[in-house]
Amino acid sequence: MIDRRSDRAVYRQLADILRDQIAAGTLPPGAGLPSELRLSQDHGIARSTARQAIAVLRSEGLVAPDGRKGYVVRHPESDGPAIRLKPGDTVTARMPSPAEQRTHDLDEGVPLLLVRSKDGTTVAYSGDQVLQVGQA
Amino acid sequence: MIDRRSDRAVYRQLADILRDQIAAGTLPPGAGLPSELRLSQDHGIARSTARQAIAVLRSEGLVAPDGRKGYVVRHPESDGPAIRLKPGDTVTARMPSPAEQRTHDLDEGVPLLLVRSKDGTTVAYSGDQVLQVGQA
DNA sequence: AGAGATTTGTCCGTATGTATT
DNA sequence: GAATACATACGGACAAATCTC
Repeated sequence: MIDRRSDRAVYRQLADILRDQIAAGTLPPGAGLPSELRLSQDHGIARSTARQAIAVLRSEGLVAPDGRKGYVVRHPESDGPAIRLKPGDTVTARMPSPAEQRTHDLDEGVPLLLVRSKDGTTVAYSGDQVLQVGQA
Repeated sequence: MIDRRSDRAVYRQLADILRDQIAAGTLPPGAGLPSELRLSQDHGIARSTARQAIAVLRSEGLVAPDGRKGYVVRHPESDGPAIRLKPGDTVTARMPSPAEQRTHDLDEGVPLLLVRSKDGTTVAYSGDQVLQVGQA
């Protein structure tokens, strides 16, 4: 329930509620979120506030627009086969620029994995990818 | 300049402008951003729209609240010494939950690097950390 | 100490556009 | 056409923290 007297912002409280439902499996991957209007009515808040809550979950990579209508819970699945890392490779992560988001076809809230080889070249992968250190 | 007739949303246009200034060094790391009010006046837009633009840059990890007042351009520096990866380790990245954000003391827009060892244990690092595959 | 200005954080209501159903 | 749903933009309002004088 939303507590108006709480110190925690209303939109954060709603984000917490939905995040918990996703973690608990009440909202499993692929499931649709209630619409912004529905959420605002159910919780007695403004639609713009419900929207703020969804924005939080989007930035966390937990939900994504359905393309057709509404939002769906993202699959945390790893993407495709593992990428092999070579000795001396270094790995970091950061959020993509809009251009990188396009070229790598990333959902919002999905970071970029940057692999730099010994020769100085850097290759970027979706954060959903799995990088694996070559078995000894 | 903001182009009202453009297809690109106004807040995205402003985010583009600021992002370019950061990339060009006009807004170097550590520099303060103009206030929301200032941005809204300078570009003839609502404060809430200017705020949306800043939210974009925050989610990209380019700027962070100053703690005191206003926003500053983040230092893209890598954090501390490199972490060694062992053979068989796998690496993925995702955005942290609010709890993880707290425990790892992450700025907004900074992803989490997840390293899973062969024995199944997973350790999380800031996306600013550098992971390195042990030299052969 | 105190007053005032600045700045961000939050919330609301409204309106319009576009796409889908 | 109508209803639904998200995307964008504006405006106003108040609180809380901080800075300045």
